[in-house]
Amino acid sequence: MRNRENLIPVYYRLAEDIKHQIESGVLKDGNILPTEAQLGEQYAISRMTVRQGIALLAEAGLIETVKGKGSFVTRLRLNQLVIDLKNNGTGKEKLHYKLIGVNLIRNNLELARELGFSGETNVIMVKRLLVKENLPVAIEEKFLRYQKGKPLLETQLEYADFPELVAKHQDSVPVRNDMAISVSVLSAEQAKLLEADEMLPALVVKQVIYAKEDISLGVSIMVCHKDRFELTATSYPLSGRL
Amino acid sequence: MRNRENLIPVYYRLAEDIKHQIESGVLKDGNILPTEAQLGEQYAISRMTVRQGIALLAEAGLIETVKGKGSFVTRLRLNQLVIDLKNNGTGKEKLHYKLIGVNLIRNNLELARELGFSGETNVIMVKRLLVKENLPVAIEEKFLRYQKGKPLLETQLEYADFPELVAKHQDSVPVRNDMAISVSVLSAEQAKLLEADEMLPALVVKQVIYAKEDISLGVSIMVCHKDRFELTATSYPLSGRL
DNA sequence: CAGTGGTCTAGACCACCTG
DNA sequence: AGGTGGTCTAGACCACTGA
Repeated sequence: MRNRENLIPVYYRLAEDIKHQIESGVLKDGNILPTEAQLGEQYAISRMTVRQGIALLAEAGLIETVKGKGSFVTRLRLNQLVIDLKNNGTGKEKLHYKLIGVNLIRNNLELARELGFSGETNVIMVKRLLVKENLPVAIEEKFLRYQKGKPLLETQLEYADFPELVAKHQDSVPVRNDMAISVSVLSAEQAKLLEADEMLPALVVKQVIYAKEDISLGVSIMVCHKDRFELTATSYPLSGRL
Repeated sequence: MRNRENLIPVYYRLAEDIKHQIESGVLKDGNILPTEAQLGEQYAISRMTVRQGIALLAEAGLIETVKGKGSFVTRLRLNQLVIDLKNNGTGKEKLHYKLIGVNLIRNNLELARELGFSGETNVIMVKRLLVKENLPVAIEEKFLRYQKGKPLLETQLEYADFPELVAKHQDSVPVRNDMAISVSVLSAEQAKLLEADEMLPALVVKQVIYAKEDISLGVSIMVCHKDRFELTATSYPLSGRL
C-alpha cells in the first residue's frame, strides 16, 4: 500500500488513527496494541512501516513498547512540562534589552568557586535590564568564564539570550541548562532599577549552563517584577508533532 | 556489518560517534554531516540503519535534516527546559499529603466559568497541605469538574498527583497540562496553614489540565512557602537517551 | 540534471518473554 | 516452542534541492 493520491505518509496515518483511539478512550491506559504483524496486515503495509508509526507514538509518549511482549498505551507524562524561554515573559510584545554594564572581575576565587568555574578565576559579569513598552520587567545578571580572545560583541550583549551568548563566547559546547525558580524580595537597588517598591516580592530565575562532564560555563540570574513577568510552561511540546 | 561481539546496536554507535564529534567541537553549529550514503559506506551498514542513527540525533536535537539538502548540526535547544513535577519540591525527602477538605460547590456559574468548565456548573474542590518532615511546604487547591458516578477515593486524594487525579476522576482523557508560575504574598489564612508570617512572599504554581480540543478538566493552584520549596528544570530530558 | 533525504518493501536473524 | 519487538539488509521509487 504505497502512498498514492494522498500526500501524507502511511505510517503517519497509522499513528494518527491510534492516537485518536487513545484520546477518545477506545484504547485505554494499559491496553495492548495489536502486534506489529497484525497492524501490517490491517493496513496492508510492511512491518518496517508499521514500526515507523509505532515509533512516532512512542516518541510522543502515548505508548511504550516492551521487547518480547508488545506495545502498551500509557498515560501521557503530564507531569513533565516544557518551559520555553523564548515566547516567555509577558505576552507577545517584544522585549528590549538595555545594557547596564559589563565588568571583568579578576582573581575573585570566592566568586569563581561559587559559580563552579574551576581553574578559572577571572569572571565576566554582564548586567542588563529587560524592558517592555518602556516598563522595566526584569534585571539580568550573567556570569561567564573569562575566555581569552573571545570578546563580547555589543550586538551579542544587546540581543542574544543566555545559552546563545555562552555558545558564542566559549570554545566549549554547551550541552545542558539547569534552572531553579525561587522567590525573593527586591533590594533597594533592584527596586530602583525596576521602578518598583523596595521589598516587593519578585520571581528569581537562576540558570546554569554546562558543557559535557558538568563543567559550568555560565550562570544567569534574573530578578523579575512580579506583575510584569509570568513564567509559563506546557506539556504539549513533549507530545508534539502528532 | 552485523552487530557481533558488541551488544549495542550499530546505529547507536554511529549516533554516539557523531554526538561526540559535536560535543567536542569537531563538528560545529551549522556544519553539514556526510550524506546517508557516505555514512553507510564508512560504517559498512545499510542506509536504513544509518537513518536510524540519524533519527536518534535529530530526536535529541543535535542535528536537523532537510529534505533534498542534508543533515546539519544545530545548537541544542537549551532554551527549552523540562520541569518534572515528580522529583520536584525540596530535595529527595518524601512529601506527605494532608487532606484539609473536599467540597462540592453546586451551581456556581461564576466559578465554573472562571475554571473553563463549560456545560458543568458543579465543581469539586480539594484542598490539601504538602508536608515535609512535619513542616508545611505548600497549600494545594484543586478544582475538578463534577463527574457523576466517579467518586474521589480517599487514597487518590492522599497520594495522586494532579494529572493522575484528573485522569482517575474523568471519563475524558487528559492530553495537555499548562502551567503558570507567579509570585504572591501569603494571606492570613494561608500563613496560618503554612506556619509562616502573613505577607511573606510565596511561589504560586497554577496548572490547568485539558482534554482534546482545549476542554478544561481541572485546575490546580499551589501556594508554596518560599524557603521550603524550589522549582527546578533542566534541558537534559529533551536531549536524553544519548 | 544529478544528488539528497523521505518513504516503503519483503525478506532475515536475534533477544526477549510467556506458557 | 512460539510469539513478540529489535536490528539490519539491499534494493526501490519519490519529492525536493541546487546548479
